[in-house]
Amino acid sequence: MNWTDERVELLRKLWSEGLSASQIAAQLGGVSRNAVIGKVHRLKLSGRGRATAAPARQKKATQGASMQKSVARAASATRHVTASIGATALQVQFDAEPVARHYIRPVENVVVPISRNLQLVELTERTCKWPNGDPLSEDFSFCGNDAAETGPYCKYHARVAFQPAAERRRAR
DNA sequence: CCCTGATTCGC
DNA sequence: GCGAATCAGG
Repeated sequence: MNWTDERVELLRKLWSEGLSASQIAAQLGGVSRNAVIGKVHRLKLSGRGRATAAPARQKKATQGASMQKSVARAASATRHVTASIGATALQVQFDAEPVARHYIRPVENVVVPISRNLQLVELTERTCKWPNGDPLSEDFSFCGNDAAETGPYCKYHARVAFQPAAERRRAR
């Protein structure tokens, strides 16, 4: 995948909207979050809301300890203003929806707790992929609860999806 | 352990 | 320029 003008533009847009690098990578497709971050840096559009501060990096014991000094110098020259002003305003977004809503309708006789209501691009290998709502609707989402050791669904939805043969027979 | 962004460096 | 590997932090 190469960075076409459209893709770069979309990257700029999503980044400015406060989406995380991995989310942007998911929407762009064909690139890793690292690729997105790398591109963001090359475009010099880092530092938008404070997600992780940028203290003096240092790392690896690689060669050339030369520039380490300049870093140290810059750090001591200090200018700890660390602006954290307009940053917080951007950090809102879809994360804060009132999931509180009434309960999930009783599916069979299995009780399912509150879902995280994730969007498709937010799913990972360990999020429950149980669909909630109408796929044709804008607010369609997936359960999203932890589904680590229980396959594609969280342990609750797994019980609904994978009923033991015996239980299914009895229910019928 | 999950995630975040930041940085380095071989390609 | 690109992005995986790595680092630091939440």
